[in-house]
Amino acid sequence: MITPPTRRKRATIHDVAIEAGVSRGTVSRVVNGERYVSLEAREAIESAIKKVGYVPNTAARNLVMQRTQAIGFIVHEPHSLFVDDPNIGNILLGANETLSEADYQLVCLVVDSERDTDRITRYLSGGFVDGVIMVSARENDPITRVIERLSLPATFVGHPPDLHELPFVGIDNRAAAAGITRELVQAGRQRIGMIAAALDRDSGSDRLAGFRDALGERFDEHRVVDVPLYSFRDGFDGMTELLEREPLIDGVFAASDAVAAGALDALRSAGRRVPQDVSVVGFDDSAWALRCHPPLTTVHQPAAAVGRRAAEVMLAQLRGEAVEIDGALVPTSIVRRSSV
Amino acid sequence: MITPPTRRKRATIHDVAIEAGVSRGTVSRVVNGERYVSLEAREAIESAIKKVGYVPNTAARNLVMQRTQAIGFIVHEPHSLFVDDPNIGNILLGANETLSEADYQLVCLVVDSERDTDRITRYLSGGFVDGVIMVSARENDPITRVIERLSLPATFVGHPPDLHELPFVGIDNRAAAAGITRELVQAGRQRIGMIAAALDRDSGSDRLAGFRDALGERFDEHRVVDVPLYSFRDGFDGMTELLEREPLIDGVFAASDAVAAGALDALRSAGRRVPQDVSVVGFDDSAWALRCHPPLTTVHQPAAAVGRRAAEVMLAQLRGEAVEIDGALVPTSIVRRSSV
DNA sequence: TTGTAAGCGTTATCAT
DNA sequence: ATGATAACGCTTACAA
Repeated sequence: MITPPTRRKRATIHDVAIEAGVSRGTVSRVVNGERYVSLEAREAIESAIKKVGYVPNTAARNLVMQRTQAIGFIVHEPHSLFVDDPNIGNILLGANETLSEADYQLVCLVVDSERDTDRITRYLSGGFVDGVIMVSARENDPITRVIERLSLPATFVGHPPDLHELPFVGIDNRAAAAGITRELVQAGRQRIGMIAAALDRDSGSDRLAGFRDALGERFDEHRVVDVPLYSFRDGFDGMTELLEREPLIDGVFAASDAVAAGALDALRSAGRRVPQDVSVVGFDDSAWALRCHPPLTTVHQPAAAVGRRAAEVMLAQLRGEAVEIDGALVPTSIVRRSSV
Repeated sequence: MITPPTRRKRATIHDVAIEAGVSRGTVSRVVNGERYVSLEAREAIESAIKKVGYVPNTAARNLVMQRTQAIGFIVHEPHSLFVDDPNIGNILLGANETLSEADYQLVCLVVDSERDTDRITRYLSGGFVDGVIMVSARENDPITRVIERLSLPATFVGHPPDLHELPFVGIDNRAAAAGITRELVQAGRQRIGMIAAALDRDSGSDRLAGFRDALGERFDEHRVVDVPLYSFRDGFDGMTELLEREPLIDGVFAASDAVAAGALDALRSAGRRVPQDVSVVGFDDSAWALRCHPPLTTVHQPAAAVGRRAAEVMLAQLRGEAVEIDGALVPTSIVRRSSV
């Protein structure tokens, strides 16, 4: 049992000034490392600071400076995805890296309920952050509206369709999907299907579009099943359905590695061998890809690089530079393993 | 290309007051929903607020109120773990849920480099948050010191050895480890080993202690290998070494599911069958557990509940209530699947 | 019920 | 080089 934390009153610049026998202005100058302070004063102040245990109050500083040196990183995802999707973590880490170098604090805000939306709105309005990086906004997202209303500097990862004038970064899902689909074609597969997922977001619909692009004439709507989430479970279910619709299927593009992993399980249950009977490819090159049997041929998505890029675009805006709305598509690559 | 975001000057209470023809005090009362405002004034103010697009400036409010309604959630982990470990995400979600109900904003801060440590220190000192929930502090963690120095209300998840008077929540790793080890014993395994991980943190060393407890006389130091991280890779390597040391091993307790998954792979490579030749158990009941072949018998760790509990302890402190230092061990359970 | 005014802890512009 | 002093936008006694 511990007693309620005694929150000792914090020392202010005023206290330091008195202790050191100078004015508050001089203390402020020392604290902010400005020139034009006598060695004498500086030393007196520094020891005073130590003595009274002074730490600057950022709320006050923010108030007068009108900035916070903090950037919000908003994750608007259903539970399962935040936990499952390694990309988000890597984007976060990448963004943090770049922001950190520029001496900005990244604060990650997760939106998980109706309540959260309201609170985040207040948080953003309240001037806690100088800008936001928004991951996986949905179409018609209330938070997007707030950002617009506040004209808060923002960078989106991915581009929901109703993102009019706001800059975004991301990968070219469509081209990458076409590329990975061609792996199936080049392997000589004849009846190629797709487990499409998350069609309500750009990444999902773009991947489907890319699949279609690659197949051209040979595209067959009957061979694509769509599932709500990029999840293992949905992959399993999707594959099961695909198998029902087209038992002779011999190639499948799963919209993500997690989906592919589920598909692999379903295929195994149905007695199909991979890659002998059917080839499967994924998307993301996440931890799933290596863990599967056989390991997946997939699209490598440089999540950390995307995060860094998002941070750079953010910083550019903060510096008042003009930025390309979509000048930041990060290139992907294909990694070939044994599932084709 | 978009032009630099024109940050239009934000309306203040003052503007609203003028627009509505009342004093700032009255506006403030309306904004904070206090009583004793005439209907007339209230209506005038509300429409004025709408008209000028007023949103309160939280920095100013914080300054005068000396609180922020925000709680920091500090993740101090090496890269790989943050991305790999589903527990952290679930703890975060659980904490957010409880905090959200109490109208607190959870802000997640990731510490990933030396620089970050300094910046977080400033951030915490700066009064951006009213308290912190600290996940996976290390022994002798500089951030722990800062928290102590500021006497900032805090709750730790897990308890690094040098956490003297600060409250923590968590699971009873030692008892749980003993329990899961007994599954191996009860299955009649004779040569039981352990892949211990992360011995520099309490969870790691407690799990080892529990293993030892369960085995008693039969504990054999030779059969435990220790690896640095709770990772798939380390699990693979650890199992490989264990096999070298003790080829006839027939039961292994892996310190986490990720480690167990790696171990399973190594076992497969070595031509051992699970569970016929060797039983393996994990810890966490994470997504790994189900994904393994065979699925893992493991300790179910209620991560979201831990997060909620941490948040409750935090809120209690904020209310000035006395809290038990370790009054919050969340119970675990064993989930039996087919790896034993 | 409403207005007035004194802070909250900084930074920044002046003189000096 | 340093000290006053005026903001910054808000809450909150206290008066009216």
